[in-house]
Amino acid sequence: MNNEKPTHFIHEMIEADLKSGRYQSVRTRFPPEPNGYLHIGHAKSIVLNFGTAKKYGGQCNLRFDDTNPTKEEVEYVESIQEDIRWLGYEWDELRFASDYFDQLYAWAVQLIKEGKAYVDDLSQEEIRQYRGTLTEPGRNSPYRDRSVEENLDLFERMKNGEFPDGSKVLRAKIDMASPNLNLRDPVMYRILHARHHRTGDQWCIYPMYDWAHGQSDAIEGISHSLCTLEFENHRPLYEWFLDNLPIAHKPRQIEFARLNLTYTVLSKRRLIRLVKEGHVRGWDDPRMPTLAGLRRRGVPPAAIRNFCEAIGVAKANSTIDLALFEYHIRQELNRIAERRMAVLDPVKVVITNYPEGQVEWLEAINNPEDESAGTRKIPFTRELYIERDDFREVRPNKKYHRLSIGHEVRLRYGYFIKAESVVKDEAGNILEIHCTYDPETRGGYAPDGRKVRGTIHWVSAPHAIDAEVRLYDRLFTVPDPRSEADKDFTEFINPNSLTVLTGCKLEPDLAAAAAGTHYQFERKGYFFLDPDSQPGRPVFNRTITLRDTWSKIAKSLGQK
RNA sequence: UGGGGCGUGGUGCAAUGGCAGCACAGCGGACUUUGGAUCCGUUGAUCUUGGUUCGAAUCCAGGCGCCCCAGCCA
Repeated sequence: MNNEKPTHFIHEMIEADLKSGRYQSVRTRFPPEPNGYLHIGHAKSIVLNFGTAKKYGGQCNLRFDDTNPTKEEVEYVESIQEDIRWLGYEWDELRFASDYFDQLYAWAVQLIKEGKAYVDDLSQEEIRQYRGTLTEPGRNSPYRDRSVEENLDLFERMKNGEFPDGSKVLRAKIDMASPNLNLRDPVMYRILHARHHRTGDQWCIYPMYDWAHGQSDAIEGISHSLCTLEFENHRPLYEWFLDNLPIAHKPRQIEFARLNLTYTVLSKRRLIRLVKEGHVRGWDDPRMPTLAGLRRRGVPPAAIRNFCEAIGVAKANSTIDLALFEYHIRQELNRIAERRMAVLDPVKVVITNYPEGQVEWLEAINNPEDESAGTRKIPFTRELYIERDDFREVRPNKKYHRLSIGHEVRLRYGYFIKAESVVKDEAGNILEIHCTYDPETRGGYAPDGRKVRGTIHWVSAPHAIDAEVRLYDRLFTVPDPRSEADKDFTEFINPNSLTVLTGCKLEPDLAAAAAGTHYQFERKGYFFLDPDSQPGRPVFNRTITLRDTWSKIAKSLGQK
């Protein structure tokens, strides 16, 4: 069970409820509406709900809040399940609010019989006018005092499909003067002649969120119904329904602040626009904060879980620095990623004193953080590729430790080489760098103990595999794309959020790169095979760069 | 101008009347066959005014600021 002390106010409340006997056990639920893909913000709720159940030895259900057939689709109920499992959680029971439509209807009839609900013929516009404003009380609908018999008859005929959409609603009879607008006779049912993805054409009236959620919680025996802050105003209504129904079990709703992330948008409305307007390639575009996007990008689920645990749970609205998420991604990837060498922007190196046609297979470590990952052999030959950026004809400053003419550098797991000359085309572009190597330094060790500060990666030219590599940067150029009221958030989309590199050179071992395996291309970052890959034509997504302290040093030096 | 909620370093979270702490970010250093990882050090905060108290981030009163609510969305 649980020995650690509570980490936040929700767990404190749960422990108090357990101690007082209000509840004997903990049961939570994750209640998505199947009208979009899950994103990192949902992950916070998933980790909270499933994590809380686990911590207290309880259960957690997955319940789809499918009360609005005009917006919901099976595509989403499937993707949501896939994403939750990928994140690392399994629900105790799979439920749907639509499972409870019969019970909800019966309870509504009961409220009508008790004079606590009525059928209203007011139009949507009239209902709004009658509701009053934030500072003025509302007025009773002229239909508020219909007889029980008439209400029963009308409600049944609503159910039977005798009335068109929008012509009538069932409302709870509470208090049109309440300072809490949710209590001003909230709508319980609306008429919607729409086909539901589960119940088909069985219903043409559908329950509203407020009427469905609390009762669904009660039916499932949920002890703690955790939701976001905007539902705090709904809690009195949540409790009113429970108190006015013959329900023994009363769940407790607790609200917490939703996740916000810098340089990211997380509202469904905005996410759907990014997809529908073609700013990204789909819900699983690696730049999207959706779980599907993060998965495709190569973010490990453990990184997301750790991040969600690290940010805490509180009631203050807050925006987490993207850097914290990136920290957890790197921390997990550093632990699990297989190291390989890949040259993204290749330039050829010819080692003039290395025998033509010779191939040496040198040993390289797969993961210095995990000895069990073992080693592999990589081929070394006379012609190699290195990063164009790892060479300067003239050493720019004394902190520059990479290759330059007259200076020595270590080829990772290879030899020390020294640049002697360059071959250029007429435009002055470097075609080849001619180097000499020291045969005594095989494996990268200097028997004479001389120091070489720089170590660069490389691949053997005749063995290299060509690949496409996609580099991603943050999708937005400003920390809060919603911040300026007169500008649409799409105006802040980073035009350089995607860079496609072709002709990248990979070490031959990567021919067998497996989908789902996380790689670190040494010195370049973490990479993950994209499903766009073709046999012999791999496509890699850069999940994230390595931490780059050099760029800071270079910046302070005023160099590129 | 009604009701509900929230204000602690740059960011996020702790401290539950008793030395304001942790993480990320920043800065400095050590080490390094990844300018990675690791290790060490360091800058920096209680919205405000008053009150209670030996003692207040915490309790009380007022003020200020921010968020949510007027869907037949969730």
